[in-house]
Amino acid sequence: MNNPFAELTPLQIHKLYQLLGVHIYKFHKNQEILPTIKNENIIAIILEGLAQIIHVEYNGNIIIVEDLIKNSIFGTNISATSTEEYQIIAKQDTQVLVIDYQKLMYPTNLKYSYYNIFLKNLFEIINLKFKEKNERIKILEKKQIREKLLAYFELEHKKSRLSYIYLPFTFRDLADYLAVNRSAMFRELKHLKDEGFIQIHDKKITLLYK
Amino acid sequence: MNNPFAELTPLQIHKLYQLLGVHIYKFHKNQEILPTIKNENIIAIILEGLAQIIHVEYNGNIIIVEDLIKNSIFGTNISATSTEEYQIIAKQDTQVLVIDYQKLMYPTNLKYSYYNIFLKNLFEIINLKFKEKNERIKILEKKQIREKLLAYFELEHKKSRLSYIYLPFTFRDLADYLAVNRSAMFRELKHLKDEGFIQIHDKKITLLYK
DNA sequence: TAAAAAATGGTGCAAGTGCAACTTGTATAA
DNA sequence: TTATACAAGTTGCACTTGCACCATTTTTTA
Repeated sequence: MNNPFAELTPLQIHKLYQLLGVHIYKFHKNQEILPTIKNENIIAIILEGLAQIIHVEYNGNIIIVEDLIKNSIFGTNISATSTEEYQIIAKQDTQVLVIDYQKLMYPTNLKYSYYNIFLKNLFEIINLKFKEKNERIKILEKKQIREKLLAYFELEHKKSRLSYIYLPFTFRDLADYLAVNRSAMFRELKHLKDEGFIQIHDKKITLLYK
Repeated sequence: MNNPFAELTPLQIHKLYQLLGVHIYKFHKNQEILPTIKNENIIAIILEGLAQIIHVEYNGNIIIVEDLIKNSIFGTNISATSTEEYQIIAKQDTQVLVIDYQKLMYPTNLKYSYYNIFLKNLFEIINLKFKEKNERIKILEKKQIREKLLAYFELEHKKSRLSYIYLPFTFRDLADYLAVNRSAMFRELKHLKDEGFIQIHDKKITLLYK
């Protein structure tokens, strides 16, 4: 369940668009998405294409904060993109649906069943994202790299019940996710390896203590 | 807007309770809330009283993660409380409404207007909490205490548009919020003071660069 | 296919941080 | 009121980390 339009017919979606006065914008590959309305209170949905929320650090380093695929939602509240250091870049030709948050919350909307279905869908998606944010906070709260790594392992282990983890991204991405220096993270991984806690083969990390 | 029952009559609330098959639990002061259902997927609302989500660290230190007042919502997705290290403690005699998440998401609920109103209310509250989480993540992502402090100042400044910040909690709490060691944070605050960036009088921090 | 870019793996060093320990001040409770 | 607990403020020290820089391998792009 990650489709905000689940359980809605094309006709209902059309009516929903009208009710909420949505706008659809098109962007070319590598174009910045929605730079002009950064400070407005909106919720947006990727209708077609791919995009990335990136963070440009003062030294020019670029961090990928989130990948946006079809049906991904983002916006002022949902992603901390309301500042200059964050950009959303289309990775392909991309269509974005933009909803004004005030209009979305307009009380009389409740009369329309398609609106209620839509809001329930959004609710579920946001809840899921909320859980992910909480997981990350729990990791970021740890003060040391070793603790962060172990917290990450613990989390993945709890999800999969397996004693190994296939990294769904690169080690560099992992370092960004844990918000630590990449080489320092490698050093700590090596220590964990040397101390017999883990094994590493490419992107497979085996937890020997589980 | 932080009342999940806004725009609902007592009769509608009663019907809502029946529809969702809610349970109401009562807890005494200092009693742990919901220890038995920690691993179930629920959303809960404080109907009366006060409570705190606390984090018990392995060394016995206790960190207050969140204060829960009347109408606060919490739960499996909404607060990372699904593990042993987290507890919710009643600070007064407290009544808690518990909703099974599956039941909350049951599709036929959509037939009932009071349900749709309720879900819209929840949606708004969660969105607000989401924003707060994102703000915190943005701070926790910074690698150094100085950066975290400046990010925190920046955020508060953007909210209030003032060149000073009244801490809404103790310096100890601030250190927990930034997830850094308290004395190390003090050291850094002193450096910022010595370098003329800020002034500190009790809980008032003046930003001299704004 | 060749060239460029990015990921992986590693090291030395300086700077930053956590931690323990202590003092002083200020609420809170007996 | 006194005792107790907690917050504020400080310091030395050991350990951790970020950073710059390197070599090598893998992936992507032209």
